[in-house]
Amino acid sequence: MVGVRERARTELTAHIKRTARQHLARDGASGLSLRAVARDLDMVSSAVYRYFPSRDDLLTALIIDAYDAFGAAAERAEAVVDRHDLLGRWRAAGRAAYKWSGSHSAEYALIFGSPVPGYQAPDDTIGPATRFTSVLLGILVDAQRARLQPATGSHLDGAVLEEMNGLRARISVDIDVDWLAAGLRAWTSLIGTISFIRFGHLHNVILDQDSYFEDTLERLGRSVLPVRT
Amino acid sequence: MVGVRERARTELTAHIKRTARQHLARDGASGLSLRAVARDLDMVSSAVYRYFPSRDDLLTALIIDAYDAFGAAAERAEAVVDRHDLLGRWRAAGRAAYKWSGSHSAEYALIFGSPVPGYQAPDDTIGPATRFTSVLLGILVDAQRARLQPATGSHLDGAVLEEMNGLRARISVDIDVDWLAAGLRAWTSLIGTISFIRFGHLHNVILDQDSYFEDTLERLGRSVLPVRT
DNA sequence: AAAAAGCAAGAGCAGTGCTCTCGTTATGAG
DNA sequence: CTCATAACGAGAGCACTGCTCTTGCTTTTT
Repeated sequence: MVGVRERARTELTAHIKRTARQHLARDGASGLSLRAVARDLDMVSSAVYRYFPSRDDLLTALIIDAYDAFGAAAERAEAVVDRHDLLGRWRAAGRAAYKWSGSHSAEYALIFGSPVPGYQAPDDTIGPATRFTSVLLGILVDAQRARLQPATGSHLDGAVLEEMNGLRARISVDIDVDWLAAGLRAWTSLIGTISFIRFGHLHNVILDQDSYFEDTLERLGRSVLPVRT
Repeated sequence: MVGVRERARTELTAHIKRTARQHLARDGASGLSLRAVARDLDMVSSAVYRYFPSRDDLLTALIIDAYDAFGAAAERAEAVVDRHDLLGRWRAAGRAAYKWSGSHSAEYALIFGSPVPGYQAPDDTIGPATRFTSVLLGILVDAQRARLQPATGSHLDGAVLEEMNGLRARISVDIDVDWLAAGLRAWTSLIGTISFIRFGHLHNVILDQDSYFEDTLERLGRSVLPVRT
């Protein structure tokens, strides 16, 4: 039997996070006030501390949720594309990431913006954090299964080759290091482009930013996934 | 004649900024306290307000200085390379950016991290902000003057082509749109890679991050600047 | 020499994160 | 069913923050 107290606890925890997300969207991470959240909920601030031991813990919970939602959005978009259309799957995942970063800009900044100094990401975050990259990894694995060759540039040399071998062993996925390196570069460029746009670094540089992203996404995809011959 | 008061003002302003930079490095942007800075300077907090009308104005001054120092570091490194060694100039600028981001991580996060919501970058920032990109632009212009062809991928299509034409007109630099687009992509990927490393997104992914950056820098350079034949 | 402007200092206000104590209420063992 | 335990909400309080205002003093300007 589920106690009435336990039930209330999970509901209130979710309620607090929901309200905190609204405050986050309006005031940003630095402006997130536990007291203000408590006021919105008609609670006293000390009561919130029963659910989150500190403001940073509340933020951590929001970060985890953000990673999760970000990855889930990409998963949903990528899942409906024909499995053999690798470039289409890349497009879908990239577009989902871009769209999500626009509709959840504060949460995007939370996970891809500047880290808070002195703040050590707890282990709970690494699970949800890999959700998006797993989608990309899936595309690469399928590309390799289709016996394609990665459209990467020159081959890997000593230090980076070792690095990629180590990474492959760590994630224990059966993928060629060339694919892995190409995917890593594409992932970095993808998030880099999205961040540049969302953080305003292309303000007054690129006017139609949606089109620019679409073009970049297409180029990145083609630079990794070879066109079927 | 320069008044004793005016002189004291510029000196104290610099002193405040210097102290604030130390606090920034230790506590980050959100932890930068005007009162704490004042305490370090044996001043009372209200006295600091004579020099910076608000905490955000202090931060803005630090942002401008950071942009300036970041660009200056790249300028210095790039200036000593043989003008005809285009790839070497790209390497020098990129390495300087990477090194600076490591030795001034808090300031790097200030300019390339998440923007503060509700904070509008004043016009004073756009001057120093273009200092780094001007270095890259100089390399591209020289590459074009040497009658090289950009090692870009497919040609630009409608929307992005227009965008690049507009951008070229806005910065009023005589450069081909193909070079411009290739440079923009390289710039985005460069900063994206540095941010990924410095913000910890490659933690447990890439162990020898210096080598990884060096490899990425080389690949980016070769993807833009054609090897001399 | 007098008026104006710049300056440091202090008090004060509203807000913050966080801790502690105090009654109250649900939970679970005997 | 009883009762100790643990979780809970409320409130007071501490040290801190950004920022404003007033008060004397000093430099600059008229």
